[in-house]
Amino acid sequence: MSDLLERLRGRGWRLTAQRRVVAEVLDGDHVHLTADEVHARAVERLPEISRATVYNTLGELVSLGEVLEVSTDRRAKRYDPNAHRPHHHLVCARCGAIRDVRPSGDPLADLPASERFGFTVSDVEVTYRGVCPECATA
Amino acid sequence: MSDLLERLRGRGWRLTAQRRVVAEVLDGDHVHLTADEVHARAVERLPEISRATVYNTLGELVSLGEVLEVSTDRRAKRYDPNAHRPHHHLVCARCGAIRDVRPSGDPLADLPASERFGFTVSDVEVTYRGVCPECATA
DNA sequence: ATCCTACAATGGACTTTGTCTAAGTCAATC
DNA sequence: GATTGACTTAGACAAAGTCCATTGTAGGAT
Repeated sequence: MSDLLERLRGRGWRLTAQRRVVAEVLDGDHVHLTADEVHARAVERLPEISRATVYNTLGELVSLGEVLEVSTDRRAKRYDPNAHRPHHHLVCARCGAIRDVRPSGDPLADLPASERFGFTVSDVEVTYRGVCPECATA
Repeated sequence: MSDLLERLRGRGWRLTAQRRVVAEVLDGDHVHLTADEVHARAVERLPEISRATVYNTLGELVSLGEVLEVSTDRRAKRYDPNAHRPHHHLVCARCGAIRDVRPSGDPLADLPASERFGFTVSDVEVTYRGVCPECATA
């Protein structure tokens, strides 16, 4: 994760304790925390960090392309630090668990020109839904 | 749309003026209104209809499988009456316009067993993002 | 090492979206 | 046309997120 911080500093990011903590909390694979969860974990390390700062920092990380926003359900947005490896998501319809997945094939190529309505299509987001092993046995 | 009302009555739906108006407002192709927009249009025809009723009715239509919920952005959910023709969505990143699209190929088949993590995968939702012709020229 | 200042953080009010409840109303059946 | 349980209503409430005026501070300048 320190390479992330280095990269951000290179882009003129001012490195504060709050931003460092938010970046650290987001480190890892298959991590998909809500803003509130990020805040809760950040508070453990830096008790005075405010919600607004967490929202601001997450927003900046998203603008910088370092973190992805994922809205799999209609509840809170989730933040996915795995922005540099293209992937999609598999969501459990019961418990909400999320896994990163990498389908074969390119969904972008599957959208013929006749179905593009003149749009310049730049991105595609695929969400698979199902039931995870834990929820299936329970 | 009257066939929809008939179908619903067949399922024991009590047909009220409010429900009829909500169903009528949702009629059409490439229709993706938010609950508030549905309410605003319903009020034009039935001034005393309440927000709660619109939410309730939309929720019921979704449970009955007659209408789809779409959350393309992190703002309000949108309601798509085109539930009986499987399709995905193309969203303008600038103005938020939504079109229904039908890609070739089956994204479900593109998720190999090794990427399913033991999930029973039942559904897939694809959102294409880009810029619509109007926003591109503007 | 200290100072400066533009940028960042804070906390609380506010907005948006949606849910819940208690009381009143009415569609469908008899 | 009376009954009844499902439906509707208005408004309070809740969750997620934004905004803003104030206070604090990182990092360059001295």
